[in-house]
Amino acid sequence: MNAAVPHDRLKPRALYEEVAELLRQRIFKASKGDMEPGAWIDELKLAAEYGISRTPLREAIKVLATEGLVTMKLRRGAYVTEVNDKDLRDVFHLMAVLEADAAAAAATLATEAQLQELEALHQQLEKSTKDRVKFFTVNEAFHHKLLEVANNRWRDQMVADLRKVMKLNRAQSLLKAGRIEESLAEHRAIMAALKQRDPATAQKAMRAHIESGQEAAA
Amino acid sequence: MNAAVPHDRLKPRALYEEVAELLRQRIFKASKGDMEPGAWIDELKLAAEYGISRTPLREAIKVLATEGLVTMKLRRGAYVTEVNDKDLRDVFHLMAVLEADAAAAAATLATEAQLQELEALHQQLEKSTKDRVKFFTVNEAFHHKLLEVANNRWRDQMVADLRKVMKLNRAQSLLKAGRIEESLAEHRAIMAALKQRDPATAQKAMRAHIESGQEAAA
DNA sequence: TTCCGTAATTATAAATTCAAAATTCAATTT
DNA sequence: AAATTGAATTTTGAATTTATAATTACGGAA
Repeated sequence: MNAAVPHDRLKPRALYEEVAELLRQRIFKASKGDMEPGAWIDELKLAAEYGISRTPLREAIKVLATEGLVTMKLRRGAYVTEVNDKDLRDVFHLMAVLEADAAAAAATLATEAQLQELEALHQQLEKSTKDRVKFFTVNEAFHHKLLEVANNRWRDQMVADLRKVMKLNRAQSLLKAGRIEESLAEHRAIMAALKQRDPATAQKAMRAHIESGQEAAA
Repeated sequence: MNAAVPHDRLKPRALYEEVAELLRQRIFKASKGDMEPGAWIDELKLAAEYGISRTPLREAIKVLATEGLVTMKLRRGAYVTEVNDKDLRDVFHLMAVLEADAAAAAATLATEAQLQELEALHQQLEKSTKDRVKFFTVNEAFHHKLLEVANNRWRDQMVADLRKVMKLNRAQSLLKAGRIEESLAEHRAIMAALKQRDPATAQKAMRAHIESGQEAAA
């Protein structure tokens, strides 16, 4: 196990951030007996596995803790956060509220150039109905762009954190039968409201979009 | 340098959490040249000052970083986050959105007993117009109770984080001339909507309340 | 046999030590 | 005199070591 290879020669990020990212991914696709929700996080084992000391590992764990991905018990160590159904509904709800708010903001704030960028992404989406993976990627890009246009870094941070928690539960929607067509129709409504610079409608459309995604995931 | 007083003998919380709290308070009431926005955080100096090692201090700093109170630069250390006017507006906006959403939720979710608790707090508020400090305290209790009734721990966490950032800027409203009367009137509207179990109205009223507080702070 | 207490083991939390990187200051060269 | 390079100092980041707390297991007594 020569995982003690010094990773990258040129590392722009601090080690504890790299480790935090590794742990996130590991938590997201947790397999049986390893990092599944509720599981205890073995610091020694992980440190050995990654070939690092416990210090950056613990720093990474604390970051995940404030993100809500792991829960720390005093003198008992860290555990992967368990997300029950109510939690998931709550998180989805907040996501809907925040993204809807972002849509409303974008409707008023977007420059013509930005509107065209969004339109371009939307067109890509329209052409990606055959390729689920592509659709998923472009969809993410669209939502990301919308947040960027809405221009509120604090909201961005919150949405990012919520997304991380949602990923804990692998109930990814969008990969269901008729969901892509449905999602596309909702996106059309959002895009239309944006182009008409109608904040209230954009907000409602986005809220409906997210909530409909929630149902698909359930 | 014998400020190295051993803190408390019985400490229920981890040291890094205690330190995080100390740092927060210190950041909030930063005096000239010490922990003011943009200031660099001297790990060695602080560790010596608190009589602890750098390890728990750095862990505390990382917690504050994910809360948004400090910003970390790779190999440059940590700096107290600078909150400019736009940031403050953005944070206030999110606060309004989240608390308004909580009010809407509370309007439907509140049990009769909880409504009475809220009403009791509101009555206390009505009687505290003479005492600014008391008014402030009861006001906080009311908002806290409302969030509790709205019953979404993720939203609670977000609001708490936003509050921390807002405190970075000492533009505390509520301590202005006619603001107390105004605030009280807004609270009446919120309370009325809650009692009528009218989510939409409660939401609008709360949103107006927070935004009006923002104006007072500006 | 069961319950309580103590000791041993195991794991976390903190401190200390070590290494690497960045900044600053000075010296030399153009 | 100014600019660039290099060395020294300062500070962050990581590893290792030490201490403390909690849990479990074992033994004795009721």
